[in-house]
Amino acid sequence: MTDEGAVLEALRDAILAGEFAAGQRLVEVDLCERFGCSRSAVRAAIPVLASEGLVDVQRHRGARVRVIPLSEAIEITEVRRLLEGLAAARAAERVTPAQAAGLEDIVAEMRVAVGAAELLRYSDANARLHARIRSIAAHDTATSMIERLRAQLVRHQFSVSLIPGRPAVSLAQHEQIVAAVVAHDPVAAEAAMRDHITSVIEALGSLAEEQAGAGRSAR
Amino acid sequence: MTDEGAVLEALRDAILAGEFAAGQRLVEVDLCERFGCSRSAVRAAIPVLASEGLVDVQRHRGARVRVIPLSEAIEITEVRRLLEGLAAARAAERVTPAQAAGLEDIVAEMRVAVGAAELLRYSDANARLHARIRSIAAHDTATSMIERLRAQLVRHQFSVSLIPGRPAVSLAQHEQIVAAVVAHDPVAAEAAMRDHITSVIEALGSLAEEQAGAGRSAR
DNA sequence: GTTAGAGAAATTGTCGCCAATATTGGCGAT
DNA sequence: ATCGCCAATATTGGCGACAATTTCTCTAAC
Repeated sequence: MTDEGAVLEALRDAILAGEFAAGQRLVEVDLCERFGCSRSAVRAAIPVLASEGLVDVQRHRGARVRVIPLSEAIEITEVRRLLEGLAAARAAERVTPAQAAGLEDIVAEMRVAVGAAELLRYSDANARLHARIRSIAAHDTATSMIERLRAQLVRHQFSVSLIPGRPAVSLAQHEQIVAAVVAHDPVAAEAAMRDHITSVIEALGSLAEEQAGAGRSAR
Repeated sequence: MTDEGAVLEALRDAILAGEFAAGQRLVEVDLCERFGCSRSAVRAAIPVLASEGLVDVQRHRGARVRVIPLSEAIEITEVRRLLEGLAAARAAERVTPAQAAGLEDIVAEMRVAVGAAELLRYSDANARLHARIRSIAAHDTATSMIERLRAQLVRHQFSVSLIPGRPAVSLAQHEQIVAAVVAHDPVAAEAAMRDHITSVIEALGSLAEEQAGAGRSAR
């Protein structure tokens, strides 16, 4: 790992995997040791992660992993609703029979995961389904923005999927999305995707209330 | 200009101002001379501009200013249509009387500019109007993405505004947008903004055809 | 005349050094 | 005992030098 690109990816993956505490300070020499590279590499990587919104840098104070407040997570998801809606519509226009079968396979796997209460597997299938839809849509601009936004809220996404009863609701929504895409109905696909992400926003909102309540009771 | 942030901004501004030819190679030492700084600064700035989509870097080959094909400009504008629609809707919900007056002032200036056929002034007022709407919407996530997208196609925007008759059409659309925002009608504001940007997309499409035709006749 | 190859030049990638700044710990005064 | 100030330390910012790679150029062979 002597080249810059590899360090960038490794550091990004580490942040996304939650290997740093929220708001933890990223000391350059520590990262050098961790990734077995010299400071140049991490110093090249950090500004990029900053421009991706993953870390926060202050002059002469170094970088910290950026902690995204729930209010911002909601904003991000509002934007994501539009972009993923666009992707769903375009996917419905362009989907081939083989791709349609692939989507239905993933939905089938989601059903199994929900039935067996395998949260991790469901969450993985969920990510794969959305990624597949993006790939079918073949809208590079929307795709790259969606991926950037998703990266910013990996932590929040996880806590949403922990809400009791959430996977069942989410499963039904995904079934609708895929049905519309497979039926080549862009309008319905966009609407279904927006409904889905709207419910994610509502879930985030309920987390916000809960959090505020906990804050009050803790005082 | 010895610090990194200043170099980043200067280089970005230079690219946005069109001071480099399309696809021109950005040699590090040249930029050092130009900005009176050492290589460290430009080497820190370039990866950031790359992640903003303004330059293209290849390992051991340096950076070039990225030239955005019309097809991608259309994709970008499709995304921008969604995001600016969101901004318009939120602006309609939040606008204060003072802000409304400010919007109408800008529209009045646009009318004058169109009447006097002052293209540059119109284009400037146009940018200010959109910026003002974003600021009223107060949606940081959408705003930063819109600004990033707009930066990527400054060149194309210019060529759209050069289409004969375009300013008059555009003016009417902006009047509708502002009317809806001032009337606190988010649905109408979003629709008006989308109509406006849809017509920009169509204008880009006609440029694409023209370009294809020119390409054929040149052969 | 064209093309393949070797060498030279130019450019980028990496590293270690020193300076500038922020943070921490200790000391003394109130 | 607490607060404010000052030195000590840790960390980042910037610079130059050297190594690795690409690109250009000139030569020679076909």
